[in-house]
Amino acid sequence: MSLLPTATISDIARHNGQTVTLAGWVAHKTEKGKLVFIRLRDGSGVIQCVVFRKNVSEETFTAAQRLTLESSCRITGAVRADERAPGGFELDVSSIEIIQVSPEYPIQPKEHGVEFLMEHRHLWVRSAKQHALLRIRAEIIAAAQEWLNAQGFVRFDTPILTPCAAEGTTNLFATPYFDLGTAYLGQTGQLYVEAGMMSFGKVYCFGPTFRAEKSKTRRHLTEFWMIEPEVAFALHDDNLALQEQFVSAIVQRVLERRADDLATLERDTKPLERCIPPFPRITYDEALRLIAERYSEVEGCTPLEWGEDLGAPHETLIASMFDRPVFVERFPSAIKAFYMEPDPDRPEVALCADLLAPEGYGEIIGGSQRIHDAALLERRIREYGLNVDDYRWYIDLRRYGSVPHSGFGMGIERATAWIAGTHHIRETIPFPRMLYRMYP
RNA sequence: UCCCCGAUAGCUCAACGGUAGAGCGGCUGACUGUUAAUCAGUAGGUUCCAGGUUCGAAUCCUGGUCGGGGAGCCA
Repeated sequence: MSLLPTATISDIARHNGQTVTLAGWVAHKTEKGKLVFIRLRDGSGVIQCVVFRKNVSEETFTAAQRLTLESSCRITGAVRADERAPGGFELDVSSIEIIQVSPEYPIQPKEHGVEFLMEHRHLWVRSAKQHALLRIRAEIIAAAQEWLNAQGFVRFDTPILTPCAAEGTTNLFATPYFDLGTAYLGQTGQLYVEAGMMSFGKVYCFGPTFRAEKSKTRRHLTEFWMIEPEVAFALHDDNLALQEQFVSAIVQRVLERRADDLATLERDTKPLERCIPPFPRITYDEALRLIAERYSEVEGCTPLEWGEDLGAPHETLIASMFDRPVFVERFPSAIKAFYMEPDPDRPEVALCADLLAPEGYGEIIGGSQRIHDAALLERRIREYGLNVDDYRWYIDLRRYGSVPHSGFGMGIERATAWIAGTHHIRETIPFPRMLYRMYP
């Protein structure tokens, strides 16, 4: 005995004319006298099932009437092409097996407030738009990993519990760790992935990262997923070239494979279709000049002194000047992480770049060439007020066959928000962790 | 942490200091082509909490709680 369906809705066309059993949940129901329409959702798609009183047993018709929104059931019937049906096919029902009748389902097909939806996130993920969004997230993750694998990268998993701050300054989540004191939830796998790079040449890590920053915006989560490639012998320009190929490959794959989901989300795909290398590159200095000329175009945007970091309004302004993602490179070293390689021609700036997504979605990638000289690295650690002993192993990497190398980190949720065209990052992960929400 | 906004039926909201309401959803009934059906009927309230002003507070004031939008920081 099996409860498994004999067909899935996504490839129902192959079963045209056949009798199949589907298994899923009631996404919508309309009764019209001796006729019941059930939209059944099985995870792969939705199909309308039609129950005619005269064509079925009394038990089956009663079962159809008893079904409520989100009730689970198995429905057997004949697949029939029908122009009146959304999707082109519908099921002429012959029998219904109820698994469970759902009591009044909280989420209705109408407007709901943010608080209510977040409180019901465990149910909200069933809704059509959330379903499409999370499927696009899964596609982005698969595309990113498979593209890197095909390029010869090796996945190199890095620890989540770490003994010290990778980048020192930002706030970390702390937790007691037996007799060894305090452990911190990792904010990046980068330092560890550099060790992997020296073993495999091309590696990446992928996993959740944690930032205990009290950020309360549509672009921030306290727990988010990041994919971080690292390449031996790669210089700054190689790094940018890798990033634009990587991002473009992901976008093109989502366009190819998730067109239906993008349509469900009413995403305008034209800006995505333009996302082809080369991406424009401007330096931090050029960015400051552009901001000085045009800051009045964005509310809250002000001119910057050299040495100040770009804020959200500045990123929005810069991104609005280009029709595809744009690199802003060579920031002042003082406002960037300690491990970034100085520009040999201008030591006060770092060989780093942020990739800003178009349409105001902000920074999706941060990356740099890393310092490969042990003495310089140690000096920088001291300058940043960090404890050199904590970084012995990291400095050690520069003592045994050190090579110039580069890498970057892409935030999965921000990339998903941009590609899917979602206003708020909280919808791009199944269960967002935010400053004021940890439930469900 | 700072600035701004909000909290009334299960949900989305209305009620200008004077009897708390609508739509949707639920329930009951009608309907053989519905797409968030339509029509009729019906149930449903500690107006976030505490205090204050007032003859009278959902409404005004004070404090708190919870939430939303934004900033800084970052991906």
